Amino acid sequence: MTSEIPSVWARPKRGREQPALSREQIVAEAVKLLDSEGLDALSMRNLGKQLGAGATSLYRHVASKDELIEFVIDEVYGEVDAFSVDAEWRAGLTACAHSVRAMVTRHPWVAAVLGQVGLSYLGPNVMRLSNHMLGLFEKAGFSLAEAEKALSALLAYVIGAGVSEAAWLTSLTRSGLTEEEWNERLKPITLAAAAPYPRLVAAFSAADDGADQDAFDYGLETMLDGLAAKLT
Amino acid sequence: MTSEIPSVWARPKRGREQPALSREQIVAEAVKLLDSEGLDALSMRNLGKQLGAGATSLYRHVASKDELIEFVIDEVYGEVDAFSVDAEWRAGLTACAHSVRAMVTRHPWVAAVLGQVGLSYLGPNVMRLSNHMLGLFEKAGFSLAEAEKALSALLAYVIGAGVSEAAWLTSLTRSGLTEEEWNERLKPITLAAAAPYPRLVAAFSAADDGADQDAFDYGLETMLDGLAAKLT
DNA sequence: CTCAATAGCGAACGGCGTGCGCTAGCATGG
DNA sequence: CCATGCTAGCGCACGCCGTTCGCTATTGAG
Repeated sequence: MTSEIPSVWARPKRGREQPALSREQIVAEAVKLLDSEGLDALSMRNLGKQLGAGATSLYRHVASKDELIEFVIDEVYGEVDAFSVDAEWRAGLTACAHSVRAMVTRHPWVAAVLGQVGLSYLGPNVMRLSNHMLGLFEKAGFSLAEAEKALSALLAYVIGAGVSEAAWLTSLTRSGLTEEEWNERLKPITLAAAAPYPRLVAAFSAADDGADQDAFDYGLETMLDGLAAKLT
Repeated sequence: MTSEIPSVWARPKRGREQPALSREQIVAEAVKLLDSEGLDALSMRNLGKQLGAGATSLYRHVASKDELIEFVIDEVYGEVDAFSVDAEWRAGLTACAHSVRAMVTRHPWVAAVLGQVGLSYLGPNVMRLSNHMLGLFEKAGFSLAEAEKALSALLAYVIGAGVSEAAWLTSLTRSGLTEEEWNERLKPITLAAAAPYPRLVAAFSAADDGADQDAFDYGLETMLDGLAAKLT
């Protein structure tokens, strides 16, 4: 017999009041942790602490950390919302690309993790997105087979751009500096590294900072131009 | 006085015969280890063992594991050789893209690591490659500023394609299965995941395996088409 | 009321990156 | 010739990590 205050509210909460821990909760908290403290901070112990639970309790809901990461990836893909129904194909795909890029910018760790996990494309949210984009390509006039290749090409560009940008963002965050300070400090290093190549020195000297959005759009439009040209 | 056999050959070899460990050696061995056993197997202890040295000895030549990885990345970029001098711009860039892709295929761990390390573009080998490609864009008629954007776009595509392909390759290797077995086993899973979307089911059913090279070239040509169109 | 099932937990294992202080051998200056 | 200082390499230890295992407490079902 427990000699405790006989109130429902004083009764120890755990047990199976309701399961107290669920996969959804764990995944959501993992995303929060990743966003606020970065990839290194995601450990089972840390995540458990954040949830007020022991580290090993998580294994009742998730087979391994790798699996957790697969869930986490699909979770953030779920944030991609570019499904306005009757957009013209090019506008629709542009919206998707922008939405994915925005997601990666919000969650820079995604880029680091995409290279580590295989088969990330099996998650339901990724499936939904693929289906939508594939439909847009078909609407444009591509055969299903070619639409697949076109989709791969477009996603490869978006992901590649995301990786580059996210690597930069992560470095910046880890340094704790402002963007200006960072650029200030990086410039001499970059120029020194580029020194043997006059063309690179010129390019880096002229670089205007913060043109990321422009650069992304430049490549995106280029890829879409190339795809549009195939429709003759 | 050491009471040992008085021969040079019996004398203990270490000390400063020659430094016995060098950054070049360490980096080269790290690449070998990564290639043969994958990213997880790269630990300082493991690498030390491979070199017949203690783990902590490596820190005389490399500041940290992160720094080692930066060196390793530049090392494999050094394998990219697509510098035939007087190629027409498009042929030259195609060669570069293929060479980078081949490198990533040889070293699939690169894709996983590119997202983790910031500023990988500062290494001398990367600089050399950037300079060469930038020159090709200028030769095509792009201004330096636009050549930079074009280069970013092209590299984003190549890297993105590399990440996707490498994630797949890594999964395959880790599973220890042959490509056929793997596809055999994956197909039902993929189809189940795609079930809600008839279009995806159709696409995955028709998928012909091993069309990776084709898919890469499709996207590459598309991007180059888009770039060529900008030259009026 | 009993009982199998299940959520959560604490301890423990083997491995990780790396800081610290030690040793052994070298080059140098007296 | 020796003394000295420098440096490459190493063993140890610390605090993490992912994960396994066996335990407890609680549950809903019969």
